Amino acid sequence: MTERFGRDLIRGSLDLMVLSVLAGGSQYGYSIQKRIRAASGDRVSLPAGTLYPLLHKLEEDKLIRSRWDNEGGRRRKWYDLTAKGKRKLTEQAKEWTSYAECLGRLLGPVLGGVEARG
Amino acid sequence: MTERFGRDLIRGSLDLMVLSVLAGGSQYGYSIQKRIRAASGDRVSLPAGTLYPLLHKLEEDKLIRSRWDNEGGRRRKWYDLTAKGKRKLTEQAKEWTSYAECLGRLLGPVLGGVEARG
DNA sequence: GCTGGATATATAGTTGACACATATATCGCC
DNA sequence: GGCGATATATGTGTCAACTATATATCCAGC
Repeated sequence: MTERFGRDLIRGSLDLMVLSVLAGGSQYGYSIQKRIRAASGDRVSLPAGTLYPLLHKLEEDKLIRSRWDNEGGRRRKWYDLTAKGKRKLTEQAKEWTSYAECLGRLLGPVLGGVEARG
Repeated sequence: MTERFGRDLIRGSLDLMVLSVLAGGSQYGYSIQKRIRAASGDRVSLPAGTLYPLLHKLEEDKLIRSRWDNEGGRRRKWYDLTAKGKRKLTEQAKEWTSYAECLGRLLGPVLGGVEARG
């Protein structure tokens, strides 16, 4: 059980995942990785080679900002949401929810009674 | 309102959408395109250059089968789910639902009270 | 009977988000 | 002082999906 989600399934919501983790407060790359992993029950595990370039892109787009800090005795790059990032997060979260509902309707008949009484 | 969903959001669920449309019975390419468009309230509109190669791939994978037919006085290529396709559809639908729940939990705090009373 | 738009299918070529492989450096443990 | 976990970085590859283009039929308007 609990296999990994397919790559293409996840694709398109990685930004959203990272931004939503940062909505809870400052995080550094490695901790974001672990949080997403934990929050998904080990089913989403984004590799470092995916995460760090993504963080760089988000920062370039001014959705997050970074600062190097030695908090905890170790040099880490801490990230925070900017105001723009918060707006983006809300927007993307709504879009995703909307898409999920949309696809859910399409799948309704397929899943049969399973979901009907949710 | 009702803008198109981002490309990357949709990515990874196109197979699923096509298969779920075919779960309702025989369809040909163009009708699948229109159905998905309608079912999504014009928010998912897959171009012909995406749909037809996708259908070829699904057929190659034995998830669907095709036959040319002149029903309605016009030559069209009709598609049907195979038994394998039905299994795949169920499996992918469950995976998608599971992923949606997973991401939903992550987004819960972000969306705040908005969804709470949905 | 011709022109244009909707219907209907097909494919070569391009794009870009994400993964893989690899590199670097620090920390704690034995 | 070596090894595994922590921590960040980047060049290259992959492949799903898009763009552009081609072909052919049907029907409405002229």
